[in-house]
Amino acid sequence: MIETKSHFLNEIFASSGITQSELENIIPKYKQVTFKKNDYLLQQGQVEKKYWFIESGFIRSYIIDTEGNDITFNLYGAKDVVIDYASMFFFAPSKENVQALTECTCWEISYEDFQEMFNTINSFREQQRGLLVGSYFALKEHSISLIANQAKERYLHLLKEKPHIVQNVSLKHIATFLGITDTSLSRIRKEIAKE
Amino acid sequence: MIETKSHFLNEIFASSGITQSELENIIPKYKQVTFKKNDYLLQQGQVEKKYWFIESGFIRSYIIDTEGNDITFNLYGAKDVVIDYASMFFFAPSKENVQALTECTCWEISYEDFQEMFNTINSFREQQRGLLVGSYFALKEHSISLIANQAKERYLHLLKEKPHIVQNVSLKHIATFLGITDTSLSRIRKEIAKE
DNA sequence: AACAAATCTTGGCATATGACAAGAAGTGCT
DNA sequence: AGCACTTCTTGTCATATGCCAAGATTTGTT
Repeated sequence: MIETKSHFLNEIFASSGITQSELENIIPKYKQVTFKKNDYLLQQGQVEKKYWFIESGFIRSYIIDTEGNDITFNLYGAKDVVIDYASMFFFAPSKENVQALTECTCWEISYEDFQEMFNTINSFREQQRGLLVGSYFALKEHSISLIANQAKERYLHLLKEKPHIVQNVSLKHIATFLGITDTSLSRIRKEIAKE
Repeated sequence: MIETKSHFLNEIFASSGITQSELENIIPKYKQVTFKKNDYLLQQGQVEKKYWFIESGFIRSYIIDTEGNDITFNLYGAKDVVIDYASMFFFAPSKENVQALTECTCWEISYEDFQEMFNTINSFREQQRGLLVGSYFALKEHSISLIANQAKERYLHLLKEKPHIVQNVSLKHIATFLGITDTSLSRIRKEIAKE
Protein backbone atom coordinates (compact mmCIF):
# COMPACT_ATOMS: atom_id res chain seq x y z
CA MET A 1 0.00 0.00 0.00
CA ILE A 2 1.41 3.30 -1.07
CA GLU A 3 1.20 6.16 1.37
CA THR A 4 0.39 8.73 -1.26
CA LYS A 5 -0.26 11.57 1.13
CA SER A 6 3.35 11.90 2.16
CA HIS A 7 4.89 10.79 -1.09
CA PHE A 8 7.39 13.05 -2.86
CA LEU A 9 5.45 12.74 -6.09
CA ASN A 10 2.53 14.41 -4.38
CA GLU A 11 4.53 17.61 -4.53
CA ILE A 12 5.04 17.12 -8.24
CA PHE A 13 1.37 16.51 -8.88
CA ALA A 14 0.09 19.03 -6.36
CA SER A 15 -2.33 21.63 -7.65
CA SER A 16 -2.64 19.94 -11.02
CA GLY A 17 -6.27 18.94 -10.83
CA ILE A 18 -5.37 15.29 -10.43
CA THR A 19 -7.64 13.67 -7.89
CA GLN A 20 -6.42 11.60 -4.99
CA SER A 21 -7.93 8.46 -6.48
CA GLU A 22 -6.20 9.07 -9.80
CA LEU A 23 -2.95 9.63 -7.95
CA GLU A 24 -3.26 6.20 -6.42
CA ASN A 25 -3.15 4.77 -9.92
CA ILE A 26 -0.45 7.09 -11.17
CA ILE A 27 2.10 7.00 -8.41
CA PRO A 28 2.72 3.24 -8.43
CA LYS A 29 3.90 3.54 -12.03
CA TYR A 30 6.88 5.50 -10.81
CA LYS A 31 9.87 3.58 -9.57
CA GLN A 32 12.26 5.02 -7.06
CA VAL A 33 15.86 4.77 -8.22
CA THR A 34 19.03 6.09 -6.68
CA PHE A 35 22.25 7.14 -8.34
CA LYS A 36 25.65 7.53 -6.82
CA LYS A 37 27.87 10.47 -7.59
CA ASN A 38 29.18 10.20 -11.16
CA ASP A 39 26.70 7.49 -12.17
CA TYR A 40 25.31 7.93 -15.65
CA LEU A 41 21.57 8.06 -16.15
CA LEU A 42 22.13 8.10 -19.88
CA GLN A 43 25.19 7.94 -22.06
CA GLN A 44 25.86 9.21 -25.52
CA GLY A 45 24.66 6.69 -28.08
CA GLN A 46 22.10 5.06 -25.81
CA VAL A 47 18.36 5.13 -26.27
CA GLU A 48 16.66 5.66 -22.94
CA LYS A 49 12.89 5.45 -23.10
CA LYS A 50 12.24 6.77 -19.63
CA TYR A 51 12.58 9.95 -17.68
CA TRP A 52 12.98 11.04 -14.10
CA PHE A 53 11.86 13.46 -11.45
CA ILE A 54 14.58 14.37 -9.02
CA GLU A 55 13.60 14.10 -5.39
CA SER A 56 17.06 15.03 -4.15
CA GLY A 57 20.50 15.57 -5.61
CA PHE A 58 21.95 17.29 -8.67
CA ILE A 59 22.42 16.11 -12.22
CA ARG A 60 23.95 17.57 -15.35
CA SER A 61 23.82 16.74 -19.02
CA TYR A 62 26.83 17.49 -21.14
CA ILE A 63 28.39 16.90 -24.49
CA ILE A 64 31.98 16.78 -25.61
CA ASP A 65 32.21 18.96 -28.67
CA THR A 66 34.37 18.37 -31.73
CA GLU A 67 37.30 20.18 -30.14
CA GLY A 68 37.09 18.12 -26.98
CA ASN A 69 35.45 20.78 -24.81
CA ASP A 70 33.15 19.53 -22.10
CA ILE A 71 30.02 21.66 -22.33
CA THR A 72 27.21 21.45 -19.81
CA PHE A 73 23.96 21.43 -21.67
CA ASN A 74 21.61 21.47 -18.71
CA LEU A 75 21.63 21.42 -14.93
CA TYR A 76 18.96 19.76 -12.84
CA GLY A 77 18.02 19.88 -9.17
CA ALA A 78 15.20 18.74 -6.91
CA LYS A 79 11.75 18.66 -8.56
CA ASP A 80 13.22 19.03 -12.03
CA VAL A 81 12.34 16.65 -14.83
CA VAL A 82 15.32 14.98 -16.50
CA ILE A 83 14.54 13.97 -20.04
CA ASP A 84 16.15 13.62 -23.42
CA TYR A 85 13.33 14.45 -25.82
CA ALA A 86 14.87 12.84 -28.88
CA SER A 87 15.59 9.63 -27.03
CA MET A 88 12.22 9.55 -25.32
CA PHE A 89 9.90 10.46 -28.16
CA PHE A 90 11.84 9.53 -31.26
CA PHE A 91 13.74 6.53 -30.04
CA ALA A 92 16.96 8.25 -31.07
CA PRO A 93 20.39 7.50 -29.61
CA SER A 94 21.21 10.34 -27.27
CA LYS A 95 23.78 12.93 -28.20
CA GLU A 96 24.45 13.77 -24.59
CA ASN A 97 25.62 12.26 -21.35
CA VAL A 98 23.47 12.66 -18.27
CA GLN A 99 25.41 12.22 -15.07
CA ALA A 100 24.72 12.51 -11.36
CA LEU A 101 26.78 15.23 -9.71
CA THR A 102 25.82 14.03 -6.24
CA GLU A 103 23.94 11.14 -4.72
CA CYS A 104 20.47 11.30 -6.18
CA THR A 105 17.06 9.95 -5.43
CA CYS A 106 14.83 9.96 -8.48
CA TRP A 107 11.47 8.71 -9.63
CA GLU A 108 11.56 6.97 -12.95
CA ILE A 109 8.77 6.37 -15.43
CA SER A 110 8.95 4.34 -18.62
CA TYR A 111 7.78 5.56 -21.99
CA GLU A 112 5.13 2.86 -22.07
CA ASP A 113 3.62 3.77 -18.72
CA PHE A 114 3.84 7.43 -19.60
CA GLN A 115 2.08 6.88 -22.91
CA GLU A 116 -0.65 4.80 -21.38
CA MET A 117 -1.48 7.32 -18.67
CA PHE A 118 -1.04 10.22 -21.08
CA ASN A 119 -3.71 8.69 -23.29
CA THR A 120 -6.14 7.64 -20.59
CA ILE A 121 -5.95 10.16 -17.75
CA ASN A 122 -6.92 13.67 -18.79
CA SER A 123 -5.55 15.46 -15.79
CA PHE A 124 -2.27 13.58 -16.05
CA ARG A 125 -2.00 14.53 -19.70
CA GLU A 126 -2.54 18.19 -18.97
CA GLN A 127 -0.14 18.25 -16.07
CA GLN A 128 2.64 16.38 -17.86
CA ARG A 129 2.17 18.35 -21.01
CA GLY A 130 2.63 21.58 -19.08
CA LEU A 131 5.66 20.22 -17.36
CA LEU A 132 7.40 18.93 -20.46
CA VAL A 133 6.61 22.06 -22.40
CA GLY A 134 8.03 24.15 -19.59
CA SER A 135 11.24 22.18 -19.58
CA TYR A 136 11.50 22.40 -23.37
CA PHE A 137 10.94 26.14 -23.39
CA ALA A 138 13.47 26.73 -20.67
CA LEU A 139 16.13 25.21 -22.93
CA LYS A 140 14.94 27.31 -25.83
CA GLU A 141 15.07 30.48 -23.78
CA HIS A 142 18.52 29.62 -22.59
CA SER A 143 19.64 29.26 -26.15
CA ILE A 144 18.22 32.67 -27.00
CA SER A 145 19.82 34.13 -23.93
CA LEU A 146 23.22 33.01 -25.22
CA ILE A 147 22.63 35.32 -28.15
CA ALA A 148 20.76 38.20 -26.59
CA ASN A 149 22.13 38.63 -23.08
CA GLN A 150 25.44 39.26 -21.45
CA ALA A 151 27.04 36.57 -19.34
CA LYS A 152 26.32 38.50 -16.16
CA GLU A 153 22.62 38.65 -16.96
CA ARG A 154 22.55 34.94 -17.68
CA TYR A 155 24.20 34.25 -14.37
CA LEU A 156 21.79 36.47 -12.47
CA HIS A 157 18.89 34.77 -14.21
CA LEU A 158 20.14 31.34 -13.19
CA LEU A 159 20.78 32.57 -9.67
CA LYS A 160 17.22 33.85 -9.45
CA GLU A 161 15.54 30.83 -11.05
CA LYS A 162 17.67 28.06 -9.59
CA PRO A 163 19.62 29.32 -6.59
CA HIS A 164 20.04 25.79 -5.24
CA ILE A 165 21.87 24.83 -8.41
CA VAL A 166 24.21 27.80 -8.24
CA GLN A 167 24.98 26.89 -4.65
CA ASN A 168 25.62 23.22 -5.26
CA VAL A 169 27.15 22.81 -8.67
CA SER A 170 30.80 23.49 -9.34
CA LEU A 171 31.70 26.75 -10.95
CA LYS A 172 33.18 25.18 -14.05
CA HIS A 173 29.97 23.38 -14.91
CA ILE A 174 27.88 26.46 -14.36
CA ALA A 175 30.33 28.41 -16.49
CA THR A 176 30.09 26.14 -19.54
CA PHE A 177 26.32 26.05 -19.13
CA LEU A 178 26.33 29.84 -19.27
CA GLY A 179 28.66 29.76 -22.25
CA ILE A 180 31.68 31.33 -20.57
CA THR A 181 34.93 30.24 -18.94
CA ASP A 182 35.26 29.53 -15.25
CA THR A 183 37.64 32.50 -15.01
CA SER A 184 35.01 34.86 -16.34
CA LEU A 185 32.34 33.48 -14.07
CA SER A 186 34.59 33.96 -11.09
CA ARG A 187 35.05 37.60 -12.05
CA ILE A 188 31.32 38.06 -12.57
CA ARG A 189 30.70 36.71 -9.10
CA LYS A 190 33.24 39.09 -7.66
CA GLU A 191 31.63 42.00 -9.43
CA ILE A 192 28.19 41.08 -8.14
CA ALA A 193 29.53 40.70 -4.61
CA LYS A 194 30.86 44.25 -4.76
CA GLU A 195 27.45 45.71 -5.55
CA MET B 1 -4.82 10.45 -59.77
CA ILE B 2 -1.56 11.64 -58.32
CA GLU B 3 1.47 11.47 -60.53
CA THR B 4 3.77 10.31 -57.75
CA LYS B 5 6.79 9.69 -59.93
CA SER B 6 7.40 13.32 -60.62
CA HIS B 7 6.08 14.64 -57.34
CA PHE B 8 8.29 16.84 -55.18
CA LEU B 9 7.60 14.66 -52.17
CA ASN B 10 9.24 11.80 -54.01
CA GLU B 11 12.52 13.55 -53.39
CA ILE B 12 11.74 13.77 -49.70
CA PHE B 13 10.85 10.12 -49.47
CA ALA B 14 13.52 8.90 -51.87
CA SER B 15 15.84 6.19 -50.57
CA SER B 16 13.85 5.73 -47.39
CA GLY B 17 12.66 2.19 -48.01
CA ILE B 18 9.13 3.36 -48.63
CA THR B 19 7.61 1.43 -51.49
CA GLN B 20 5.88 3.02 -54.42
CA SER B 21 2.54 1.61 -53.36
CA GLU B 22 2.95 3.01 -49.84
CA LEU B 23 3.85 6.35 -51.35
CA GLU B 24 0.57 6.38 -53.19
CA ASN B 25 -1.16 6.29 -49.82
CA ILE B 26 1.20 8.71 -48.15
CA ILE B 27 1.50 11.50 -50.66
CA PRO B 28 -2.22 12.34 -50.90
CA LYS B 29 -2.17 13.19 -47.19
CA TYR B 30 0.06 16.13 -47.97
CA LYS B 31 -1.57 19.32 -49.08
CA GLN B 32 0.21 21.84 -51.22
CA VAL B 33 0.09 25.32 -49.79
CA THR B 34 1.71 28.53 -50.89
CA PHE B 35 2.78 31.53 -48.88
CA LYS B 36 3.48 35.00 -50.03
CA LYS B 37 6.46 36.95 -48.85
CA ASN B 38 5.95 37.98 -45.19
CA ASP B 39 3.04 35.59 -44.65
CA TYR B 40 3.08 33.88 -41.28
CA LEU B 41 2.96 30.11 -41.12
CA LEU B 42 2.70 30.35 -37.37
CA GLN B 43 2.52 33.21 -34.92
CA GLN B 44 3.50 33.49 -31.32
CA GLY B 45 0.70 32.24 -29.11
CA GLN B 46 -0.86 30.01 -31.74
CA VAL B 47 -1.04 26.25 -31.64
CA GLU B 48 -0.33 24.82 -35.06
CA LYS B 49 -0.74 21.09 -35.24
CA LYS B 50 0.86 20.62 -38.61
CA TYR B 51 4.20 20.91 -40.25
CA TRP B 52 5.62 21.55 -43.67
CA PHE B 53 8.19 20.52 -46.21
CA ILE B 54 9.48 23.37 -48.29
CA GLU B 55 9.48 22.74 -52.01
CA SER B 56 10.71 26.22 -52.85
CA GLY B 57 11.31 29.47 -51.04
CA PHE B 58 12.83 30.54 -47.74
CA ILE B 59 11.36 30.78 -44.28
CA ARG B 60 12.62 31.93 -40.91
CA SER B 61 11.47 31.54 -37.34
CA TYR B 62 12.19 34.30 -34.89
CA ILE B 63 11.39 35.59 -31.48
CA ILE B 64 11.36 39.09 -30.05
CA ASP B 65 13.28 38.92 -26.81
CA THR B 66 12.52 40.85 -23.64
CA GLU B 67 14.62 43.78 -24.79
CA GLY B 68 12.85 43.96 -28.13
CA ASN B 69 15.59 42.37 -30.20
CA ASP B 70 14.47 40.38 -33.20
CA ILE B 71 16.40 37.11 -33.08
CA THR B 72 16.24 34.55 -35.86
CA PHE B 73 15.89 31.15 -34.29
CA ASN B 74 16.07 29.07 -37.44
CA LEU B 75 16.36 29.41 -41.19
CA TYR B 76 14.74 27.07 -43.66
CA GLY B 77 15.14 26.42 -47.36
CA ALA B 78 14.05 23.89 -49.96
CA LYS B 79 13.62 20.32 -48.66
CA ASP B 80 13.77 21.45 -45.04
CA VAL B 81 11.11 20.51 -42.55
CA VAL B 82 9.45 23.42 -40.76
CA ILE B 83 8.10 22.39 -37.40
CA ASP B 84 7.52 23.73 -33.93
CA TYR B 85 7.97 20.69 -31.73
CA ALA B 86 6.18 22.06 -28.70
CA SER B 87 3.19 23.14 -30.76
CA MET B 88 3.07 19.93 -32.75
CA PHE B 89 3.59 17.32 -30.08
CA PHE B 90 2.49 19.06 -26.90
CA PHE B 91 -0.25 21.26 -28.20
CA ALA B 92 1.54 24.25 -26.73
CA PRO B 93 1.13 27.83 -27.92
CA SER B 94 4.20 28.65 -29.93
CA LYS B 95 6.86 30.97 -28.57
CA GLU B 96 8.04 31.89 -32.00
CA ASN B 97 6.89 33.42 -35.24
CA VAL B 98 7.45 31.53 -38.46
CA GLN B 99 7.41 33.75 -41.49
CA ALA B 100 7.98 33.38 -45.21
CA LEU B 101 10.95 35.39 -46.43
CA THR B 102 10.01 34.82 -50.07
CA GLU B 103 7.18 33.27 -52.00
CA CYS B 104 7.02 29.66 -50.84
CA THR B 105 5.53 26.42 -52.00
CA CYS B 106 5.16 23.95 -49.18
CA TRP B 107 3.61 20.59 -48.44
CA GLU B 108 1.60 20.50 -45.29
CA ILE B 109 0.62 17.56 -43.13
CA SER B 110 -1.66 17.60 -40.13
CA TYR B 111 -0.83 16.08 -36.78
CA GLU B 112 -3.67 13.60 -37.18
CA ASP B 113 -2.55 12.33 -40.56
CA PHE B 114 1.02 12.24 -39.36
CA GLN B 115 0.07 10.23 -36.28
CA GLU B 116 -2.02 7.81 -38.23
CA MET B 117 0.69 7.04 -40.77
CA PHE B 118 3.38 7.07 -38.11
CA ASN B 119 1.51 4.33 -36.29
CA THR B 120 0.57 2.22 -39.27
CA ILE B 121 3.34 2.50 -41.85
CA ASN B 122 6.68 1.21 -40.62
CA SER B 123 8.81 2.70 -43.33
CA PHE B 124 7.09 6.05 -42.91
CA ARG B 125 7.73 5.96 -39.18
CA GLU B 126 11.40 5.25 -39.65
CA GLN B 127 11.86 7.88 -42.30
CA GLN B 128 10.00 10.61 -40.43
CA ARG B 129 11.67 9.74 -37.16
CA GLY B 130 15.06 10.15 -38.79
CA LEU B 131 14.05 13.40 -40.34
CA LEU B 132 12.58 14.96 -37.21
CA VAL B 133 15.48 13.80 -35.10
CA GLY B 134 17.89 15.31 -37.58
CA SER B 135 16.10 18.63 -37.47
CA TYR B 136 16.00 18.56 -33.67
CA PHE B 137 19.69 17.75 -33.37
CA ALA B 138 20.66 20.48 -35.79
CA LEU B 139 19.09 23.01 -33.43
CA LYS B 140 20.87 21.45 -30.49
CA GLU B 141 24.21 21.56 -32.26
CA HIS B 142 23.66 25.14 -33.19
CA SER B 143 23.05 25.99 -29.58
CA ILE B 144 26.29 24.29 -28.58
CA SER B 145 28.09 26.04 -31.37
CA LEU B 146 27.05 29.37 -29.88
CA ILE B 147 29.07 28.41 -26.83
CA ALA B 148 31.96 26.50 -28.30
CA ASN B 149 32.76 28.13 -31.62
CA GLN B 150 33.71 31.53 -32.89
CA ALA B 151 31.32 33.47 -35.06
CA LYS B 152 33.49 32.90 -38.11
CA GLU B 153 33.37 29.14 -37.65
CA ARG B 154 29.61 29.23 -37.26
CA TYR B 155 29.30 31.21 -40.46
CA LEU B 156 31.56 28.84 -42.37
CA HIS B 157 29.56 25.92 -41.06
CA LEU B 158 26.31 27.46 -42.24
CA LEU B 159 27.88 28.33 -45.57
CA LYS B 160 28.96 24.72 -46.01
CA GLU B 161 25.73 23.10 -44.83
CA LYS B 162 23.21 25.52 -46.30
CA PRO B 163 24.84 27.64 -49.00
CA HIS B 164 21.47 28.39 -50.60
CA ILE B 165 20.34 30.02 -47.37
CA VAL B 166 23.44 32.16 -47.07
CA GLN B 167 22.90 33.29 -50.63
CA ASN B 168 19.23 34.10 -50.28
CA VAL B 169 18.61 35.37 -46.80
CA SER B 170 19.43 38.89 -45.76
CA LEU B 171 22.58 39.45 -43.79
CA LYS B 172 20.80 40.74 -40.71
CA HIS B 173 18.75 37.58 -40.29
CA ILE B 174 21.76 35.36 -40.78
CA ALA B 175 23.64 37.49 -38.27
CA THR B 176 21.12 37.13 -35.47
CA PHE B 177 20.84 33.43 -36.22
CA LEU B 178 24.61 33.18 -35.75
CA GLY B 179 24.39 35.25 -32.61
CA ILE B 180 26.25 38.30 -33.88
CA THR B 181 25.49 41.74 -35.28
CA ASP B 182 25.14 42.43 -38.96
CA THR B 183 28.21 44.64 -38.72
CA SER B 184 30.33 41.77 -37.46
CA LEU B 185 29.01 39.39 -40.07
CA SER B 186 29.85 41.86 -42.80
CA ARG B 187 33.43 41.98 -41.49
CA ILE B 188 33.64 38.23 -41.27
CA ARG B 189 32.57 37.99 -44.89
CA LYS B 190 35.20 40.50 -45.88
CA GLU B 191 37.87 38.57 -44.04
CA ILE B 192 36.87 35.31 -45.71
CA ALA B 193 36.87 36.98 -49.13
CA LYS B 194 40.48 38.05 -48.56
CA GLU B 195 41.67 34.48 -47.99
C1' DA C 1 47.39 15.61 10.67
C1' DA C 2 49.32 15.85 6.19
C1' DC C 3 49.52 15.56 1.66
C1' DA C 4 47.54 15.46 -3.03
C1' DA C 5 44.04 16.88 -6.02
C1' DA C 6 40.53 19.60 -7.39
C1' DT C 7 38.36 24.05 -7.28
C1' DC C 8 38.25 28.87 -7.16
C1' DT C 9 40.37 33.53 -7.47
C1' DT C 10 43.30 36.95 -9.38
C1' DG C 11 46.59 39.40 -12.57
C1' DG C 12 48.11 40.80 -17.09
C1' DC C 13 47.35 40.87 -21.63
C1' DA C 14 45.11 39.65 -26.23
C1' DT C 15 41.17 39.71 -29.10
C1' DA C 16 36.49 38.94 -30.77
C1' DT C 17 32.62 41.37 -31.00
C1' DG C 18 29.49 45.33 -30.02
C1' DA C 19 27.86 50.24 -30.48
C1' DC C 20 27.35 54.10 -33.18
C1' DA C 21 27.45 56.64 -37.22
C1' DA C 22 28.36 57.65 -42.10
C1' DG C 23 28.43 56.40 -46.57
C1' DA C 24 27.73 53.03 -50.57
C1' DA C 25 25.08 49.87 -52.95
C1' DG C 26 20.98 47.64 -54.04
C1' DT C 27 15.76 47.35 -54.42
C1' DG C 28 11.19 48.64 -55.21
C1' DC C 29 7.69 51.94 -56.44
C1' DT C 30 5.40 55.70 -58.99
C1' DA D 1 14.26 58.11 -64.52
C1' DG D 2 14.05 59.38 -59.91
C1' DC D 3 13.12 58.97 -55.20
C1' DA D 4 12.63 56.63 -50.79
C1' DC D 5 13.85 52.68 -48.29
C1' DT D 6 16.30 48.97 -47.02
C1' DT D 7 20.56 46.49 -46.96
C1' DC D 8 25.37 46.21 -46.73
C1' DT D 9 30.04 48.01 -45.83
C1' DT D 10 33.45 50.54 -43.39
C1' DG D 11 35.74 53.44 -39.70
C1' DT D 12 36.62 54.47 -34.91
C1' DC D 13 36.46 53.28 -30.42
C1' DA D 14 34.74 50.68 -26.26
C1' DT D 15 34.29 46.47 -23.79
C1' DA D 16 33.11 41.71 -22.66
C1' DT D 17 35.31 37.74 -22.54
C1' DG D 18 39.19 34.46 -23.48
C1' DC D 19 43.82 32.66 -22.57
C1' DC D 20 47.60 31.54 -19.64
C1' DA D 21 49.76 31.13 -15.45
C1' DA D 22 50.28 31.74 -10.39
C1' DG D 23 48.35 31.55 -5.95
C1' DA D 24 44.78 30.61 -2.61
C1' DT D 25 41.28 27.82 -0.93
C1' DT D 26 38.66 23.76 -0.36
C1' DT D 27 38.00 18.82 -0.47
C1' DG D 28 39.20 14.09 -0.24
C1' DT D 29 42.31 10.34 1.15
C1' DT D 30 45.58 7.76 3.68
